[in-house]
Amino acid sequence: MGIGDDAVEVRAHGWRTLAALHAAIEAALGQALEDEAGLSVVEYTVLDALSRQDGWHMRMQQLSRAAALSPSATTRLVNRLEERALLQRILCADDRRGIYTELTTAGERLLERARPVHDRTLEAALDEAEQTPELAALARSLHELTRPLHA
Amino acid sequence: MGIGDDAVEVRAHGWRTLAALHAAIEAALGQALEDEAGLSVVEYTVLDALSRQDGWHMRMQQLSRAAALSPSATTRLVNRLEERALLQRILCADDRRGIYTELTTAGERLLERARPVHDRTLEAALDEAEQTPELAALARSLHELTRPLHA
DNA sequence: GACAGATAATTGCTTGCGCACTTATCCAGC
DNA sequence: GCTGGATAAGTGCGCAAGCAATTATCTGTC
Repeated sequence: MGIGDDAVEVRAHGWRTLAALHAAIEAALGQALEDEAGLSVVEYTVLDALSRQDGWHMRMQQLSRAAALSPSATTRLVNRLEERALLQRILCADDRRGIYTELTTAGERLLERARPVHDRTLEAALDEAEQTPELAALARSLHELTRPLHA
Repeated sequence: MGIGDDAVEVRAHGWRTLAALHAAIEAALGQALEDEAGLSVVEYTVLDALSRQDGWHMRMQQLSRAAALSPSATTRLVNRLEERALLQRILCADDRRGIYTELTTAGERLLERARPVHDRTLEAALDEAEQTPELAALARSLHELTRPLHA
């Protein structure tokens, strides 16, 4: 096995580890958020992304990217959240193709209730990962990512 | 904002980055594998996991864990792969509840064809991530995970 | 100012997933 | 050696996802 093959194997292993850690965190978050706030992970992600816009609107497409979802899935996700009165669609005057979404106060309240659940569960999931041999290194490396600029 | 809130924000940011990188890689792999080998990412993952067992069998449950899938989803995934003659179920004599699976030669051949696609696509996806500001740090940190023992 | 091509969002359709329940088998204690 | 509880896998069902096609709107070119 040459040095090139080695690099291939390292990447493949890194990817498997990444996928495993992702699955573990997502499962933990999904359970907790569903139980305690009636939200799936993507639903929480969307509400959180909206709140992060700090009162400013977000187009469907930005939501798609934030949630890593197809446009059609985003439409239906927004439908569900709108039916639950957690967000509103706002037709945008300057580009009538575009649709903005923003949190309702009910959405903000639910998010306030869900956020501590999310944060606590994420911490627990990462702690657990740090004690799992295959995941520990990657889990720890998350601490060292450069901070987001707005924080 | 106190120091505790800071840690919370760092974790949340790390998780969003992990999720974004995961989504990017999965999308790239899914496209390429589907186009060039007719396999989804989980299907490839299962075949690859089986081949990594080096001729040894794998129980359904191990497959579940390797693919981060529920038992029922694993059953159906194995059904699909068995219908395509890529793997075989083998009833296990010493525990008749358990079912082992192993690659057929057709499965091995398809995997041989798919693996370079996978490896090449993964490399490209990671390269691209390393040039995306939000993802670069995490993508690079994958190189530094401790190597798997059997490699 | 009309037309061609691009872009934003939605809808129809198919597929794969998880949950809850069922079936088959193992094993521990009596 | 039988019975109760645990464990492995499979099934019925509803839901959410992606792809391809559709509709509405914008933009540049003549």
